[in-house]
Amino acid sequence: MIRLGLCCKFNEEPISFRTATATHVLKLTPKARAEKLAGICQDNAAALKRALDYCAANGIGSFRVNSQLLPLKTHPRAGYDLKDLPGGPGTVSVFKACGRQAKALGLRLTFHPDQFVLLSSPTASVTAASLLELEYQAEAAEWTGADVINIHGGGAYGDKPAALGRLAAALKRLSRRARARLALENDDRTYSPADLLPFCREHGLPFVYDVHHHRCLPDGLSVEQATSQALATWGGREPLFHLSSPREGWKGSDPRPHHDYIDIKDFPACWRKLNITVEVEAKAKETAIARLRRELGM
DNA sequence: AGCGGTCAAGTTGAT
DNA sequence: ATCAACTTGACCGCT
Repeated sequence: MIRLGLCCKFNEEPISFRTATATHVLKLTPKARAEKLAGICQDNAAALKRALDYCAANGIGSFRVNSQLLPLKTHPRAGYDLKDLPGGPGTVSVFKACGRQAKALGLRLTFHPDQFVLLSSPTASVTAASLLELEYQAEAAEWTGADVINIHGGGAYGDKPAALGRLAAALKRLSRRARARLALENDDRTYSPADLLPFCREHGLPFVYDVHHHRCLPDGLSVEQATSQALATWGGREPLFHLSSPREGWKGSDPRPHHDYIDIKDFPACWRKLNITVEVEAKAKETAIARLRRELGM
């Protein structure tokens, strides 16, 4: 029973999430700024509801929520609390309704904070900003019933064990609701599955296995070995994996950029019979998932 | 409506 | 030194 996951946005279906730039909103009067942000948050809550309906109707079992759901939420100067914005409490109610709706539809929701969220950084201000961002996403995850907040290991800074030590220390600063949702994913530059699996086992964190990243940054583990070890980190929970195909093929100059679609040959044979969520990182979004479903015979 | 410049944030490695 | 890549190009002011 494989659950396919859509990441953040749509290709053809007219459902979109809005955002805002700090430069712009900081030029507005406080009132105009609050109204602008309130309107975006409200629209995004409505878009999330429509996204869930679409997924449920089209055989998509999971949806990754964009980090800009509440744009600029943790910005040092433009940041805000949704409940303080005009209509904010109503928008919170819509997010909570999304959570009930997802549960009723059997949909899984996830979050994936962006590249600036780093718990291994030697720079205290970077860690502090990252913790703040994780707490924001944890609150939104609680509203919407998302069970995963997935981040990468971050940089190595020339000393990977030391960086992982800082990550371990930062974990202790997370709230219960953020810590309970946190997961770590291998990346295509620095942290391989072999780097993160022991850390995840030691700290009781689930490991999000990205097979495309693993193929870009091999570590001696086979796909089968990494899969098996990743599964074991999820306890009784449904494991979360990532899949994509290289834009210009595996023989291209850079295999990292993602293709519009998934080449079925990139789907690991050993995943076929598993009870897992596979987030599909393909530029063609729901169109790519529709094609993949057909090719998997789903 | 369409276009070009711009956008909060970190780190890495290719050029 | 610059730049693209990273889960996602979208926003904004101008014409």
